[in-house]
Amino acid sequence: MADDNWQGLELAEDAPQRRPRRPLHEEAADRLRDMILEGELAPGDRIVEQSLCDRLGLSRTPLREAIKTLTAEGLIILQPNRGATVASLSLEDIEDTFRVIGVLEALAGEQACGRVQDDDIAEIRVLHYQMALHRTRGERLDYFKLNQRIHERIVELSGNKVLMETHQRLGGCIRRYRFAANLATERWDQAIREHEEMLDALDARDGKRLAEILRRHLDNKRTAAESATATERGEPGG
Amino acid sequence: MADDNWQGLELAEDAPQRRPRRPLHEEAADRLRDMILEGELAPGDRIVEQSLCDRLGLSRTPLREAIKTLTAEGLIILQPNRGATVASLSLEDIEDTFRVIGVLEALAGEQACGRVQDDDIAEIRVLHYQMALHRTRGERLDYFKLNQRIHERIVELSGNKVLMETHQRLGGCIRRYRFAANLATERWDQAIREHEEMLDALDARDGKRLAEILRRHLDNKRTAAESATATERGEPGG
DNA sequence: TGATTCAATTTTGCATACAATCGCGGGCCG
DNA sequence: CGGCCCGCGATTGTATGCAAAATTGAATCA
Repeated sequence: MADDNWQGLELAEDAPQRRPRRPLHEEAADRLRDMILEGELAPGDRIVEQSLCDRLGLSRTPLREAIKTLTAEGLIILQPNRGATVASLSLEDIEDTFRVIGVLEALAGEQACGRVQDDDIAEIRVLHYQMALHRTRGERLDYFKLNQRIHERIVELSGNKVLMETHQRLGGCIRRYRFAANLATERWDQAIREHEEMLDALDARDGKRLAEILRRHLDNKRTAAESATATERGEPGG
Repeated sequence: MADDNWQGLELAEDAPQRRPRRPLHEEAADRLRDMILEGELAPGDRIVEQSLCDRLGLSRTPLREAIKTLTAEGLIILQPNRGATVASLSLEDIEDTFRVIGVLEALAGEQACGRVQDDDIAEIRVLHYQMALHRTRGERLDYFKLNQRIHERIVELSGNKVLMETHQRLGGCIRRYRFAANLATERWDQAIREHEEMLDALDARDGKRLAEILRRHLDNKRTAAESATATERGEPGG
């Protein structure tokens, strides 16, 4: 019907990446994940299978499989016979998640120090100064995205695949709150200073120090996120 | 009519778990998880949907949903149009996982120190001495199970739900290798000493020290597991 | 007015049917 | 003898139908 993105040229052997055709349940899982991460589906929203099927243009079978995937990832809560809802984190959940991500990134920094090449560091440095530029221009979203990329890059540099997966999974669950942590402008300067410390430690290949900085950094981010979301949730103190 | 207890009356409070009926896809996921964890399905084994359906006595729809769940948990690898196989971890994967679990348990110990009650510690102490008893008797499986329970208990005592979930998930993936770590009998004594150190740190509510002990403990376990699985995989050097 | 019952509707759970794809083995041609 | 093509069985992917359970809402009774 509306979506004719059927990549249906019969002879097109290998497109950019060879995918004879992507299963609908994977496509649906990605789409659903995006919808949740981008806020198109808000925490607590009910997910009615049939209506979502209509929106996505598929049948219930692959959608239900996608829902199982997202449920295992923690983005959806599934109650037997009563449907699915977008997971909604309590303040405690957010706090817990930040703490776990904190030690994960600390481990990442530690492992990364034993493997980074100079050009890896140079690459991060470029990202850092781009981020700093966005800060001076007050471009919040760009700043946020580069911030995320720097953290992701450090985790990648650890070379620890399990760490990467776990980090990405938990990061997705609190994506919006990480963003909230950057709402307060005065937080930006502190964050940039901390990032510069991180670069120093990386340069020196000082794993222990980098680990400590990262964990402290995440701890500060957690605090910032909590005060930001507290006001968002209607708390008086700000 | 077998109208057992059709819930619909406010007969006081429901039992701890009220379940009019458990969905088959959940049941299947649990069953499959057990089969993998217990080795009934070995790493690398192909999972053919129809034959498993016959074994479990259900249709493909709920089984496929269960497979999606286990895939997201990392216990199954799913290749589009080519079926599912039980995940098989490389030595590097195992190493990576142990490192992540190490920092997770370290965090758990740290958080636990701020919350434990004396009777919690007493409970762990009981488990510890039961474990020590199994050691003197050479009862490997019982020793292993109590060992696991002690670690789980510490993670629970952290009160961090995200930490608990993540820990359990990763723990499942390398369950067999943790067991392998205990194959060498000389490792037992070292492990017991480390556990006693942990009890001391808990008594003193010394979070930093407990964290360090736990991480070192896991690091030793990783080393032991690696040499054990190396021989199992046919390596010459032990 | 307010609580309760019960039927109609909606929604979820599962099985089955059908389509698409893969893997393999035989036949064909060089 | 070796490589390629094709078709057939096995297996995965998706759609649909039906039954079970929950939700809704209106009618009933205290």
